[in-house]
Amino acid sequence: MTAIVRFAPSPTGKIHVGNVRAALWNWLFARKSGGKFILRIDDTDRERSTVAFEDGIRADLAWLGLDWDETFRQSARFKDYDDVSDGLREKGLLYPCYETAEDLERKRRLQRTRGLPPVYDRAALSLTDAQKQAFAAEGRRPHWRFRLSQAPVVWRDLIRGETNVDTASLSDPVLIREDGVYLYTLPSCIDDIDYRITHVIRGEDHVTNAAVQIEIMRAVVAIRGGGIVPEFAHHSLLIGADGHGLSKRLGSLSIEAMREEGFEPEAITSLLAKLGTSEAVLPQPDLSALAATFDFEKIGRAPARFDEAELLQLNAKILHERLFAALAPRLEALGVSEKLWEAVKGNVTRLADAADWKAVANGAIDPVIEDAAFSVKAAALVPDDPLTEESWRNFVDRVKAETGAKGRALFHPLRLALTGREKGPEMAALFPLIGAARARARLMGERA
RNA sequence: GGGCCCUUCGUCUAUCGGUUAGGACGUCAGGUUUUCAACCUGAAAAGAGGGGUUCGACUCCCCUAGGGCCUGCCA
Repeated sequence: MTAIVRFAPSPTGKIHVGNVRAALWNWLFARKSGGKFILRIDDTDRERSTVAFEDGIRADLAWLGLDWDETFRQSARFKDYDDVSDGLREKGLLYPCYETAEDLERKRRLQRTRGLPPVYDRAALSLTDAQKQAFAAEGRRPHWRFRLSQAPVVWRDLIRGETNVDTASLSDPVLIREDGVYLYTLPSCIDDIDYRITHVIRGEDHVTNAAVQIEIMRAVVAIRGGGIVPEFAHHSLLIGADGHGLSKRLGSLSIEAMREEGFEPEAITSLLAKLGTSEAVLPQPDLSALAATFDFEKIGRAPARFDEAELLQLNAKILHERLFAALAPRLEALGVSEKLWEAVKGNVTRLADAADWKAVANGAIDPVIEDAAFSVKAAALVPDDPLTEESWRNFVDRVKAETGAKGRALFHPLRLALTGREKGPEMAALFPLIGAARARARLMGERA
């Protein structure tokens, strides 16, 4: 079975970790089955959609390594949507409504205060032709609703198992706005049928939508004279480390922001691919290998916590094992040499941290002197350039002999004076990079 | 207000009526590094609460509590 899946962002904002988890799972499933991953841009709302957001989404996906086999914009398919809409009208499944947004809002409030579900009463269904003509004569334009079956829709969800949604408890969905703009529902259904989508993998915020869409898709299949209603897999949503929904702080969780903060794409994909599954989260540079392990059976049904601290730890672990060659362009941009990277990589959590160590190696830093007398003695014992790892051992032995300090009392003050920091990479590797002159100056308490 | 889903170590989860409740990440300890980090080894750590059903419940049922989502002329 080769799957055809799609990721369908709306270019009205940036994509964030939640979106990416869905995108990633679609991609992994497609790759595992040898199928197709389609990037569809849901831009039927020309007012809110921008090319800048669209470009950003493409850039984010590419950065993460999620390549698409095919891509298109819904704005290029209005003719198809019009055709299907006509078919729906002919079947009596799409009907015009003339209530204003305020009318509907008032009705809903009333129903709610009466303890009734705020479901559309289908008043427009009993409008006579004369009444419709009268509205039209007034210059009022209708919005269009799809007529639901009012029967239960049942499907076997690949994650949730048998799922049942009674459309009798749902409002007939508005498919076309008063201004003629298509809401995402109908175009999405038409595209899924026309592009032969086999599986729709998305968040559980869409489960009631799925029932509506299944009914619309059945109608689309009839109008198009062919096609299949895809299978559905609705996963639970991510929640924050605080146990609450992520929706409030989506801005800071945009992929763009994370890239700017220095997260590795591998950290994001490795975490999101396995978070909320029964498998261990491990660094996995190879997305194809990740795809091979994708399995709906391993996905849990409870909301999973996304914790940036966990992501940062994974990011650090990934960097600790990275060879210079794999990061050369980025490290060179930071002015970090291979020798320096190999010396400090075990101590970075973000790539940019390497630039801080570069300053320690050959920039100017303020030394921290705990015991001036000790430091002065040590300064006099710094060997001449060129320094090697052996130089550090010899130096330490001489300081030890001269001052009588040993263990932590010996190393801690030397590290503080030479690097200005409590902790850091192996001094033997750092010492030669700092150099004799700078080492002596720092031990004398001078900024160097 | 109504509907749907969820609740096992700090976190993600395994268990599909009988287990010393397992693993991973994190945490802590020890080792190593004549220091810290990194690294290696080990340890601690869990069935939301209350009722049932059953010889026996983490597992099945009900209630309570907590959480997520939906209930738009948003997606």
